[in-house]
Amino acid sequence: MGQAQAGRGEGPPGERGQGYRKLWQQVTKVERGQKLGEHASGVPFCDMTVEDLLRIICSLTPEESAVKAVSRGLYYLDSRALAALLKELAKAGLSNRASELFDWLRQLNEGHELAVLCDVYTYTTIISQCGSHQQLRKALELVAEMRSRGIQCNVHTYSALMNVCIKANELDLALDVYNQLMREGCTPNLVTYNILIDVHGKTGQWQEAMKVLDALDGQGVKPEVRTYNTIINACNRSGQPEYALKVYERMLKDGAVPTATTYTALISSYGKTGKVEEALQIFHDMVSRGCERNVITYSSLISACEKAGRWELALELFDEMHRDGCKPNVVTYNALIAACGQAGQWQPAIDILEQMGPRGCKPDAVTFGTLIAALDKANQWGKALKALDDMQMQGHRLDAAILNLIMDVLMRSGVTAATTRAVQLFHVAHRQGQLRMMSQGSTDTTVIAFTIGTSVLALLQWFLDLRLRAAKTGFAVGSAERPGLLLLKGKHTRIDGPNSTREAVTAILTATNAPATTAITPQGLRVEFDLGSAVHWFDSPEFDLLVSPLLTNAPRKLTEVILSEDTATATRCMTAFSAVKEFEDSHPLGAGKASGEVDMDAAVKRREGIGMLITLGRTLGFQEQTQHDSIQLMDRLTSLGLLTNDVMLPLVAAAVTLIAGRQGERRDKIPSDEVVAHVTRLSAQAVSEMEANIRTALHNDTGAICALRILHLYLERLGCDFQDPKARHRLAGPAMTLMAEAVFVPTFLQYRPSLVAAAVLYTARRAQGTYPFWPAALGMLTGYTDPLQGEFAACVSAAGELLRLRSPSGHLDLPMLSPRSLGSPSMGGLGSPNPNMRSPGSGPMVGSPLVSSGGFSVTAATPGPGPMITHNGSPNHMLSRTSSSTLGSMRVQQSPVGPNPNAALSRAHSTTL
DNA sequence: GTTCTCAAAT
Repeated sequence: MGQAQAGRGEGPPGERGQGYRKLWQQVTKVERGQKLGEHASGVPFCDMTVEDLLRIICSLTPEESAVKAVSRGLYYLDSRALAALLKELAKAGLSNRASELFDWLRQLNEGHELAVLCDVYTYTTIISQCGSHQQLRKALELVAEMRSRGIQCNVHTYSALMNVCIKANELDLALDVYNQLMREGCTPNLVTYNILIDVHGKTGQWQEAMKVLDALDGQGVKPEVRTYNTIINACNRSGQPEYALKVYERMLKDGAVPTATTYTALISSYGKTGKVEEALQIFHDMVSRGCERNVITYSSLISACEKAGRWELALELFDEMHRDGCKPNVVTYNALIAACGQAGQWQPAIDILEQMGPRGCKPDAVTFGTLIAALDKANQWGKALKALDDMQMQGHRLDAAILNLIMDVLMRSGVTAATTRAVQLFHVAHRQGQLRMMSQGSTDTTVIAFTIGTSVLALLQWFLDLRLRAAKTGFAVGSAERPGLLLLKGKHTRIDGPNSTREAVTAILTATNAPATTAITPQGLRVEFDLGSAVHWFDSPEFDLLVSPLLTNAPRKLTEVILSEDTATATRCMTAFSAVKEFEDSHPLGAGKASGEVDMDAAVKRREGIGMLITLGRTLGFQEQTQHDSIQLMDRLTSLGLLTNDVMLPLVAAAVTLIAGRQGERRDKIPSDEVVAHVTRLSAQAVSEMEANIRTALHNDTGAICALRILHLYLERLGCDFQDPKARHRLAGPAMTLMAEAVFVPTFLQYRPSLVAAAVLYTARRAQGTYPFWPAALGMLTGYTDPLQGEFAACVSAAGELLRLRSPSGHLDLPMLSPRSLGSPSMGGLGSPNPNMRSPGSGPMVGSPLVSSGGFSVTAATPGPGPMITHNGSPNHMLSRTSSSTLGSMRVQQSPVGPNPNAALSRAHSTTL
């Protein structure tokens, strides 16, 4: 212990003499056949340097003991040399060997010769190594051990400990250690101040960091380059890159010479302020001054490109880095992926990740997180799911951040398979406590949900939990209990704004009549539930539908299966939708487009015609889509000015129905002349002639793609399971019903049918509280991305008006999901105030036109035979009809008419009708 | 012959 306090230069003059005493002890231990202090390598221990011992330890296999290999050599070292050895070991990545040796020395008896090696030097070295493994606890215990052994901590020890605190992110503790250092009368040195500056930088206290710099003068300590570098970095971290640049100027004035670190920190400063050109300027300065660029320099530059949206520049710099002889590391790759992702370039981002392995760089959790964020931003839920799988396969744990991202992109897609997977991920995450969703006592539940998708799932789960609890404890009607759900904000809120979660949640609560309110709190969004008035709500059809996504127990599908199925669907729908677009581009309808006002007379007449078409189509057993196609054909005739004669209306209706039927129905559905005559009470001959006239008038361009048909296409894209009554009811029902109403409203004629279908679907989903209201998959398919902007918004507002007309509260009046209504999809609830009073076709609906004309008795707008069920009952058949055969046939029907429809119009007008 | 600074996603 006598040596323990020996500082530099304090030791006895014959310090090296200690070596001879030790040597003498070794001499007495030499046995027969053994040479003095010899190691297996043949080098005697007494001649060995720190480097030799290091080499011996490095060559050990993991099973071999370092203590055994070098303990005899330790007799020739003093504590400083041992400290150097320990340091070298850590440098070589063998800090476990350093610990092994030191732990062995620590447990020796006080009287053991080697026990003196445990002094302030070696303790300090080992403490400093704790940081790299976040072993703060061990570091603190070592300090305690020093105190108990009477080994005085010095400024080095405390500085090292402060740094350990920083690495363990215990910044307040680092300041405590600094205070203790001062209390014990240690004099901080420049290194201590550098660390102190770093602490302030990491707590965001850049002013405090600057104060330290100013205080140095008073202490007579001259700052060195490293000090300035640390301050520049502190300013960067504190979001003050401008001050970083000021410090740089001061540094030059003080005569310090900038190093590569300085320049790199400046590049980071400029990068954070989005000034990529200035960052490049620094970089070029480095080149011209012959200053070495390193990985960090390039990584900072690439990161600067990310902030500025310059993904191509980032890729160029990445190439230049190779030419410069710098090997990228995982941070470089991550920055590059982020730069591409920020610019929406997800394919290059994927390519980069795939290059990493072959180029000898292992992707880490950040890599996958960055890629998934990039894919999330671009709505590429399938690729994101694939990346998530890869991530797990490589042994990375999913944390709350990743889960939030993936659940959000899956939910936002609106695709059934994606929603199912999101729900499954949510359940797993919930069970594993990843989202920290836990009830605090009986009042509040907190959950880490900083994306809308996760928030929605957590909300539904919370509702289910509340219902379960209420069922167990009995309903306290009028209870004043108001449990809360706190949706915690993340460090970074999503791009779509901090209030978007509130908007979505509020819309869902309103739509479903939930007895709950929302409030923004500093921690996040708080939803408050009124338990006292929830009794009926828990039994309502709205509640049932709301929580139904969470209750699916669909089997977990392999990601590849989900993706290949969805890709097939997406491709099919894309082909179909381009046919739709092509059709819409060549067939503008636009009745009433010019004035925006509706000619009442014409509107009444149109209703009359629609009534006939629907009744006739239904009588013939045509699908509802075919009926709507015929309406579109009639509207085209009207817009061409060909439908002026009221008396002709029944005949035109019959002819148009047959034309639509031939295009949209199976051959065996087309009625014979006898049936036509019987059903229409018109001469089949006359109908046939009218059919021919219309064909001529339209120049054989009789194609029709009604909004309802496009709505089917959208639902198909979402993977709506038409065979599952509950899913069909939830996803398709309200929109189909609203569409059946919309077809009567002339306002919609001024919009493309694909836009009408979009607006109707959005409005119905919103009114029903089905998140997402406008699925991303449909945004991708149609190019209609924002229901709150432009023409889409105008059309949505018209659909909203229609909805309010039917139900002034703005709610969808959903029917109960009784077994009867499940069996009969025609009971779609919109607009039927009391669904139990009405059976399909039994009578007129409120507000629907009841017209009697031309021998037809017309009841319009009652949803016809189940819109989603085809006559042959096979949904697969229906799907293939929707996109390939029906729409395909539309393209076949493409107009032979030239680009000027007006010419055709005038000719047609003079010749027919 | 002990102590310290530079880059990245949610």
